[in-house]
Amino acid sequence: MAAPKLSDIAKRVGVSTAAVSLALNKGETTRVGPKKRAEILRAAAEMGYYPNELAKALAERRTRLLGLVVPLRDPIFFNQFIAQALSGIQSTLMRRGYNLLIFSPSGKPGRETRDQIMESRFTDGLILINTRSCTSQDVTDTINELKTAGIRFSMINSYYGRAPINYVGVDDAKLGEAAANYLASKGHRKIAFLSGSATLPAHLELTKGLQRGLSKHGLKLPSERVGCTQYERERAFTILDEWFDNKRDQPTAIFTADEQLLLHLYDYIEARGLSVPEDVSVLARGNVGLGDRLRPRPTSLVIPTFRMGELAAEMLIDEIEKPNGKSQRVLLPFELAPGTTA
Amino acid sequence: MAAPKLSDIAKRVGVSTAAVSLALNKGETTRVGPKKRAEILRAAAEMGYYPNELAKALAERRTRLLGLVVPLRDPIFFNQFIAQALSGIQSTLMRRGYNLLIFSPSGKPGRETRDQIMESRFTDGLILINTRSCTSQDVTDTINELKTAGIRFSMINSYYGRAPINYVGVDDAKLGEAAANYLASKGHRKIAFLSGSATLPAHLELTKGLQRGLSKHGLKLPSERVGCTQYERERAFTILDEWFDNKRDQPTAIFTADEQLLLHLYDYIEARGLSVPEDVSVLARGNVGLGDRLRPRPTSLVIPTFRMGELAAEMLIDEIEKPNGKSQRVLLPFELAPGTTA
DNA sequence: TTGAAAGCGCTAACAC
DNA sequence: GTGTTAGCGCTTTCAA
Repeated sequence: MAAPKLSDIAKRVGVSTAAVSLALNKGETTRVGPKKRAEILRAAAEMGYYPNELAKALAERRTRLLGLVVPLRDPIFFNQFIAQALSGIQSTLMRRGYNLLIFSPSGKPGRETRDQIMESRFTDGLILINTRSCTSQDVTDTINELKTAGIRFSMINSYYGRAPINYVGVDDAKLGEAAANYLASKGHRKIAFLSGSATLPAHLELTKGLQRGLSKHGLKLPSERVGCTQYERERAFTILDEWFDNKRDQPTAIFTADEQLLLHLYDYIEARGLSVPEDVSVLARGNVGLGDRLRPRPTSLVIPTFRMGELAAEMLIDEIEKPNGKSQRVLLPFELAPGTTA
Repeated sequence: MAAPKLSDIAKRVGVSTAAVSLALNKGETTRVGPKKRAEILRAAAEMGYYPNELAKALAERRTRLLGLVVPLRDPIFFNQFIAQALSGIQSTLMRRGYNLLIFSPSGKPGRETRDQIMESRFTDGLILINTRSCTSQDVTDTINELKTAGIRFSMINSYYGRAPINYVGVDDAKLGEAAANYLASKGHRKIAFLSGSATLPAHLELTKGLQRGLSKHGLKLPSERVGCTQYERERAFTILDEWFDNKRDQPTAIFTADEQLLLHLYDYIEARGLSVPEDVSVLARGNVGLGDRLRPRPTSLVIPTFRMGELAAEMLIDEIEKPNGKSQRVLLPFELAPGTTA
């Protein structure tokens, strides 16, 4: 018994498929007489009719599906940042009646975004979350590709350019400055910056901000005190060893650029038996959901990741539903979350 | 400039749409002559042609989309168990060329599954992950609904019935027995069980197993030593207070039924200033990715959640692609992961 | 080898 | 008001 379709109902009741479609979908329209409608509804229920969303979507030229693009090799679901953003996205999608399509990475390195663009004929638009593996070049390339393909999208994080796109992020230069300010006002003179990679957009912004902030306190950020771990634990340990073996120039405070780096730092602190903040102060960027479970509780400049997802989805759906609107670039405020480490 | 379609290419090259479809999709078939094919391919590339997956899907009656159903009110992306399973699912989907559709919860309580079944006309099949909020009744109801709707699916976790469905889980009775065995052999006589809710399928299985295991050591699991927190922190604290205020009958070991309960227990232990395992031993079920970040590191009976997701997806896709196959019920082995708490 | 044509199941424009 | 019809963009027989 194949699934009943619109025309089956039509045949049974003795009306046109159009009438059935109308009766079923356009609630209180006048297009169908009340008793004909009742008959149709009853038949549909009896036959256990469910619409074929696919056919519907093809005819309406819209799927109410948004695609998620995460240019990242790692499994995306373990990343707290992404988890937060996804929750925010979901909250909007739920409210507006959309669903989320998660593309499986193609496996062919570099081609992911392109492939996902192709698949996107299945979706009404794309949400892009930039992660620590996106260079500034990657990001602008992607933007161009999407623009020329005429695909609607909305981007989260790590784009500091000026192209007119839907974007939600934070002002990382400002965040860096705030970090410098905070630590310097606490009396720290030797402040180190633990980062991922010097080529990351966020790294550049944060560094800029740190320098600006420090210079207001008559301080500097010498390159020996900027450590790029490439997100490798080993490398992080090497860098930290260098900092802490050098008794004379040992930093008294460390600012970490993201969650992963903070975890490595915690591991190091535990391994070396340091006390925080006695031996060294720690200030972290990000790490939203993590703060609760870490001991000691990190002092952080928290990024509103959930809200970012929520907003990005909102902006995208707005653009889809009323194509006249302008694209927006939104920078959300960050917040100091007190912990015991700085 | 609307997106070019098959017929645009056909018109331009001067062939039928069928020829274009063949040339583009059926690689080395003999249906199209080599130079005609070359021409078609070139034209397609020049015009920047991407197929409309929607139309394709409608014609082929398959989307290569799998839907995810999580009957849970909470944001699903924060649940480590689900995150693990999702990663496993993704790994299979990637290998087999499918994508994942995440339904947004409808908001109407109780209707979620039904709604998602309707939406499922968009997908080739459904993956269901049962969580701690699923009663045994919920699960069987869902199974029946899906069966009568003729929807293919594959279920993860918490179904201990015998219906012939694709299912991946662990033998929780056996796990409970193993827990009892482990703790009893370490000399514990007063073993308590911290669980979520007495109505959960897993609770029943675990209890059964614990009792079986304990009785082999001449021990019992009195009802005072089974605590159901309803996953509320307050309630957990009340129960634990009762256990620890009663000096005479204080448990020397606690077995926790899942990750969330373990976290509450850790909070309690910290708040009350207990030492583990000196004051009390802790053995946890599950908590795969969490173990690394918790201090002290929990001793756990680890469930292969990633593998569960991987397998569930595999089984579902197999059934979709060769409908003759039988459905399978797979119970995966759990493993003792040593920590410092028991 | 190739082209024409009939769907896939639904919506929406257009007659009646 | 109600029914008819022409698509949506692609795949796949079936003739030629």
